[in-house]
Amino acid sequence: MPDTEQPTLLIVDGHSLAFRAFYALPVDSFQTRDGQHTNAIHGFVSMLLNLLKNEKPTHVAVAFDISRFSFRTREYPEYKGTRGETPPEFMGQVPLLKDVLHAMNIETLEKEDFEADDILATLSVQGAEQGFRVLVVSGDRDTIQLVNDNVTLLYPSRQGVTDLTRYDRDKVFERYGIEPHQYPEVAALVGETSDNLPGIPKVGEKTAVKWLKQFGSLDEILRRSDEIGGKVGESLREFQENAVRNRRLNRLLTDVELPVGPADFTRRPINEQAVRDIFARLEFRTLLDRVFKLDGIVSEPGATASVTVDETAVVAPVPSALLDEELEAWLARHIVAEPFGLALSVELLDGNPIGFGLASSEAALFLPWIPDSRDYLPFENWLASESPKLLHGAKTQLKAMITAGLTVAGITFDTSVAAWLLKSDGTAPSLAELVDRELGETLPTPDPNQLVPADESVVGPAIEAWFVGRVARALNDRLEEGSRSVLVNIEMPVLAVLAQMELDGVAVSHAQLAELSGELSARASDLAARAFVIIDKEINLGSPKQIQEVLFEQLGMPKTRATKTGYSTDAVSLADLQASSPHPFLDLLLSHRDATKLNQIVETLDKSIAADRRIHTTYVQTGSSTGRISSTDPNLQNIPVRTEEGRRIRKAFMVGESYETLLTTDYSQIEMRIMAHLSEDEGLIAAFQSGEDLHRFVGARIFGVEPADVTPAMRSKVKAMSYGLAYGLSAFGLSKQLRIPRDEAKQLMSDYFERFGAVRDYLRNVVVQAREDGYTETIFGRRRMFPDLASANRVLRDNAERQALNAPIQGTAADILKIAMVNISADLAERELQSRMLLQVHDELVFDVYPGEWDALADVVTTRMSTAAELKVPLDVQLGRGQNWNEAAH
DNA sequence: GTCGAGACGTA
DNA sequence: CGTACGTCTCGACA
Repeated sequence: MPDTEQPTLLIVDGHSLAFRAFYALPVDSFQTRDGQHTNAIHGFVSMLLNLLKNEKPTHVAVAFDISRFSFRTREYPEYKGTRGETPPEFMGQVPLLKDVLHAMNIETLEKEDFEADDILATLSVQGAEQGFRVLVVSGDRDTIQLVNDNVTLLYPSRQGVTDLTRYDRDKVFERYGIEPHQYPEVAALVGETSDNLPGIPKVGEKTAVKWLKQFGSLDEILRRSDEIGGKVGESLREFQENAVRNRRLNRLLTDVELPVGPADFTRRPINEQAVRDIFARLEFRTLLDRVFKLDGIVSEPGATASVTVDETAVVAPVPSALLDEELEAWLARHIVAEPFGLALSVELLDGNPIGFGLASSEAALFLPWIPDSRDYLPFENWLASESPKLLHGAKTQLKAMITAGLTVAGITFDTSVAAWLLKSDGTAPSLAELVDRELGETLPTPDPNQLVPADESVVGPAIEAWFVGRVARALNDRLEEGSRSVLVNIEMPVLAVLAQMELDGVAVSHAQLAELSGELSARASDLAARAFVIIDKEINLGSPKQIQEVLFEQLGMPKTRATKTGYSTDAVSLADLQASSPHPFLDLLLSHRDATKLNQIVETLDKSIAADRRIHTTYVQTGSSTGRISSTDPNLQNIPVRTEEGRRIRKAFMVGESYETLLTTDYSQIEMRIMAHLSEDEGLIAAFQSGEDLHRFVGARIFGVEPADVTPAMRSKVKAMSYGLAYGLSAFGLSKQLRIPRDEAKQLMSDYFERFGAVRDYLRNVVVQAREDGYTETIFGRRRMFPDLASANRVLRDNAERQALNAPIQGTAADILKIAMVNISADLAERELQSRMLLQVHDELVFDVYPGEWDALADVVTTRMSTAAELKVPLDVQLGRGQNWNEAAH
């Protein structure tokens, strides 16, 4: 331990750290009711509190820039000239941050014509002279030059501001291979784009360091530049003025005249009322607790009794490692003490468990995992029991445990899924984000630069589990009844089903894909060659920019729809062009796109076939804002089906070895059925109850003819209209899609609503209700928030309205299929069938059917899917059977 | 290397 | 000026 008698001076570059915090934290998540953004302030204060707690400085100050102009910009006007406009959301956060610091009685400094870094440089020199241990916190690399035996730089990592890397002399040397004071010379040679200081072209960090070691200093390098050969040598001689200028500008001033010095920055107790006021204004609740708690620590013992907080509640327990009877006793004791559940965190290495962390509210355990060891039987029994378990990102860990041969049950809470349900904007927050947001603390993370493995008591699965448990309890308190029911009855059960589906995978024929790929790439190059002949040059057909050049300049074709960067060359635009000004190049281009796109899909799939000859996708349970599941690596939910060519890809998805056949099943028109249910429209309900083809039935009503007399043209118009409804389609959009006049589209819509008025009423009401509540709900209680419904921005608001209108429909459909999956899976287990669920594509499921189980599986699937929800219309389920996915489609 | 745009596959 | 996704390529930027 360092000499505790030595005073510690902490000096922070306020502007650069606030800016880092701004980019590290999502703007939208930190906003007060009156619209003030606070993410930079929150991140900065959180970082500062960590520093105060961990470093226990005796003296603290924060320096700010006054403006972006300084003596450096006078000397070199282009300095920092590449920096864009300050984001509007950042505006106003710095003054508020200063208010926070003043309320906390922390000194702030700024000086006209100087940058904050110069103030830091000056203070660090004064501090070191006066016997302080100095900690400089800055996001500007130039401050590396300040490091010496008494001065340490804390530099934020790429990700955020909570994770600071310590740069002392050794660390600088390890990272750059030079002494800290030499860093500006390296920077001068390399240049600094973010400051708009170009360096010597062709010279990077490696070269600069090499030269510096060889010649000793920048001056020497420049003086003896003729000794350096090759292109770099030439470059150096040509651009040496850059290096000279850069060195002049990146030297930090250590003699700025300041009215105060290190001794004036003594830590003082916070101004309690001022802190309460400003934090209330910023709506920081958890940070307020942290400030008070910290102040209790910093102040004299007993001196601030009024603000003491129960310290024991947030001090991480020291993990212990137990075996056999001791482990059993620990589990028994804590299972009883924690009816909500024990938190579990599985440490993985290449997808295999290597250790487990286990935690209650106040104790944590670490179990290093050795396969086939019998030391942890009580733990294994607990895993296999229904005793509730809390995890973050359970599916990955569950898969690893199953793969390792463990039986796992009772996963009742996943903090990632729960947090997603609460915000539901299509992204699941990381554990670190949740710890910050829900607890106002910082999840300890191992320093990736550290050579010695981190201490188990500080980081690792045990501590992680302890945080998971606390986050789980915090999130659980925030779940209202509907969301909790979705979590408990839908999401947690389906999580386990998805894990097994991923592990099982689907059989895919490499031979078929390889053959298809060969054909497609041959066709693509043939098409490309022919296209090049026509336009008399070779271009990259995959480059929209080069296509535009050919179409609109070389061939002088009429301009298409405008895009941000020019004119559209998408399939619709090209088809329009072909109609108005036919040209053989257009067809070739479209066919070439077709072939390359298909080939690209084929190759990606082929590459993802695993050693077991199956493709194992990953279902992202938290991947959408409506409740749907998404699929990645590879995405198996967008395998082509519409074209004959595309269906050849589906033919490569085959029944698994030792299985009899594939079974596919899907809901027909589930979204329209949900709309009928929700709107209670009598006409639509009658349509579904009649058993008649939906679009034919609806078309008959709208056009006033018998169902048998509905022409294909009428039917397709009605179909587009019906589907468009659930998406918030406008008359304009309808006319564009159907290529009919606006008036006709308008007429079609009003005829439609004339007959199915309750649908319009329902859709209107969804939006009205959502505006009132701020959210929409599925029939199972899944919520989606819509802050933009109140936006003053027309585009944002209109988008939000269409999303709000669609969310209950798409979301309910997602709920229904998930429920069906859970019930089917339970039935398969109960009836001890060996058939298995493989794929989910939003309204479709695909199974491997075990020999002899077709009838049983068909029964389970049909029953469970058609009864997954009780609607006012029947849920129609279709089945298909075949040796491959295409054949099994119906 | 990373990122946005454009394009396109699915329900 | 129709919802929900994921992936690829290009080309600009670092």
